[in-house]
Amino acid sequence: MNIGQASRASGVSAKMIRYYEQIKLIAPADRTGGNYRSFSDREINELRFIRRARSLGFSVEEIAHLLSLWRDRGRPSREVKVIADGHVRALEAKIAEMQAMVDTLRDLSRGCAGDERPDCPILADLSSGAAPRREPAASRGFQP
Amino acid sequence: MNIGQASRASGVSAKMIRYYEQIKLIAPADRTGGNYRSFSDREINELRFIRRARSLGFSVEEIAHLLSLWRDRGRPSREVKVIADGHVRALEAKIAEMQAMVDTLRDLSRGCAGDERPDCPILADLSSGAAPRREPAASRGFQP
DNA sequence: GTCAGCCTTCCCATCATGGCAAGGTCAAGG
DNA sequence: CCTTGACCTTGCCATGATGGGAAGGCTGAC
Repeated sequence: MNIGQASRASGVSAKMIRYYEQIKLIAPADRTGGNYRSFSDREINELRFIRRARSLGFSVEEIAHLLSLWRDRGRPSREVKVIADGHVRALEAKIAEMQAMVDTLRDLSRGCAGDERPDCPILADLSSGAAPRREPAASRGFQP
Repeated sequence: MNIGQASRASGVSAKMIRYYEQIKLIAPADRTGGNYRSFSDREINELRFIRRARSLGFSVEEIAHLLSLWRDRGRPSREVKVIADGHVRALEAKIAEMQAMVDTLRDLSRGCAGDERPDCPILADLSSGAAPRREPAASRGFQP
């Protein structure tokens, strides 16, 4: 299977397959005489694993760890669970942060007439210098 | 006020102030004889506005729009509301996406003994090629 | 043999942010 | 007047995962 077929079979873009190889998340694929990458079923399965893990929000770094556990027949399931639970906590923290933004914004928007007049509690809040406190690092800025 | 004082007064790092100037989110600051940037109270207020908007998750692009509305005394509040509501919808979409991940992961983790034995529904799910369907672009991958 | 459709590598961009380095400026104190 | 330390300047690099595109090589079908 060349990279295009592997991409279709795994749902991972060819671009990302090359990237995963480059960052050593997967082993360098075999090459054909024409220098084309060649993928076995085993590698397709790894790509599918990666794809599924990415769709659950795991970082590439976490996936590297998960892959190594997956390959280790003697792994303790504890280690897998630790990674998953840690990720769940991280997700929940982000969710809470975003939910707080939503709550604030809905509040402000509720008070905004949304017509031709210029008065607007949203702009009022932004210009009020609200919450100029030193916030815990995790709540500064935003990664969409 | 030089950039350090402006940073402390606004809560925006000096680095980011320079960046915002570079990408033209704010006008180039005046310079002193020694080529130091010099900020007026008006500019400090803009920086505070930006900081607050960032803390609510608005992108720099959205903030550029919000700033222009803020400066426009004749703005229709409708335009502000459109931006805020659009952002709320985007946040809610991300939240829903992440919540789905959390739900799946909690489910899988619940079934994982988390002990020395290798059996693990989390790995089983990942290797199952679960959900290899062509998903709507928004749900592929993840931006933490 | 030709041509379309693959593949290869390499470079660039995203978005907001931090870090580091080399060098210029300024103010206080000796 | 000179030193010193704290500040400022610009510039480059890195992040994380992904897409886009260019220039050129390979393959398979006609």
